[in-house]
Amino acid sequence: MPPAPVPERAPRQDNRRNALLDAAANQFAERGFHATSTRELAAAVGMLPGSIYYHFPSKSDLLVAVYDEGVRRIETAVAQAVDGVEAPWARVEAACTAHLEALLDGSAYARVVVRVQPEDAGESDAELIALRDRYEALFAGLIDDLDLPDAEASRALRLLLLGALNWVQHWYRPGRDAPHVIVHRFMGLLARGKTP
Amino acid sequence: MPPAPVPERAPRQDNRRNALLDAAANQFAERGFHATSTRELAAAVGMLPGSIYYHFPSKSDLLVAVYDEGVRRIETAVAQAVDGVEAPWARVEAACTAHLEALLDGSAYARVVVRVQPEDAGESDAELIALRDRYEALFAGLIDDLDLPDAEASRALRLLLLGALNWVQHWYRPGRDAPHVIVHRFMGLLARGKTP
DNA sequence: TATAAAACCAAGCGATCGCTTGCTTTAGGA
DNA sequence: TCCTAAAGCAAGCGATCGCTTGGTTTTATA
Repeated sequence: MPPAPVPERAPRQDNRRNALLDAAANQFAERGFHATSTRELAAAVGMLPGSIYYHFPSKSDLLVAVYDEGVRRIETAVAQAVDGVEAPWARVEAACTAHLEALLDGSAYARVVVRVQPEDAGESDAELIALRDRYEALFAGLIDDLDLPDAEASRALRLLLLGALNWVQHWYRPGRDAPHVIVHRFMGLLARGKTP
Repeated sequence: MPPAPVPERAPRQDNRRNALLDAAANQFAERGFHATSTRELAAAVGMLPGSIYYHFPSKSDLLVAVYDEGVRRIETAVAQAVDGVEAPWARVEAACTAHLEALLDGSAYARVVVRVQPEDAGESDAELIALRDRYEALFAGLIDDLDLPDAEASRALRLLLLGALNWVQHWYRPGRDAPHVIVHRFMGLLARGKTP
């Protein structure tokens, strides 16, 4: 997917593509895709509605771009958090904390990945699913290193953790427990390494 | 909340309010609230768009009615599943299975409760939140009976389980594992009753 | 400084949205 | 059987939707 109208020389300094992307990430994260209009997006960056289509061919493509950046940021945050940590369970806990911080304190981009359903992108839904799968594969690698009894247990733990973490946005209140506290409580509920 | 136009005598036999409610549950569950138009809803029950407003004052009120029925069905399913089961952990597992079956195999009403965000209902969002809280209180009671070390652990387990269960709809494939298998795997990952 | 592309404006297109109004058909209680 | 209310039709309102088109301004490069 090339940057919209295939610039044949360097983009200008006053290019507001990123500002537009930021506004879209915020609106999509807070109000959802369908509830956000292109006129609202344009107004948020001080632009006329039609000007959006210089940067993106459609509203759906704008969502894909936000989604892509969101996955990229979560991946980076998790990779950084895990780097240097040795013990497998500690690595998973660090990854969970980074994942949750990206969703809650982090940018709106990450929230879009969790909130917006891929089918909202219309015919581009496969792209969003592929992006999400790519990230989950990274997460699955960390869990495989735990050496659980079998592959089914690894898969179940991945789905349990990611599900619980992604759902936090529905009940999280900023004043209360910090992400790392929440994650630590969750990890404390798990049976680590026992074969029952 | 009285049945829309306050009928002063019994409703007629050919009343299609329920058919309309069913159609709304299906569309809201599969495509989301904003992506569903009143014309589509009317077409699904062989009715003209304007006729919807004889039964419901607004599209949002239609969502509230579906949501209310959804919560009611999940509550009933969980209460039935738990009835007769004695052991606290077995009761929680039975409740989780009933919850998941209601979301996956069950009616579309239950799926709406998990999929649609309360804020989509506009000014009626508080009603949806109250309904969701009412159900979670029922679930919390089952977890309190586990006699976990402290209240924080109980709360964490409730949020962990409900989050993981509600997220299942994003990766569930009907041919694969049945709900009770998924729940059993999740429960197998937990440290039951240990104080670490 | 001339020029070509980048970036955006101005205006509006056709389609669809939730919803209203006025009228007609139908069923149930007396 | 008659009458009233329930239920729905027919038609369209104003608003908003995503998006297009043609022209204008601005910046970087040569």
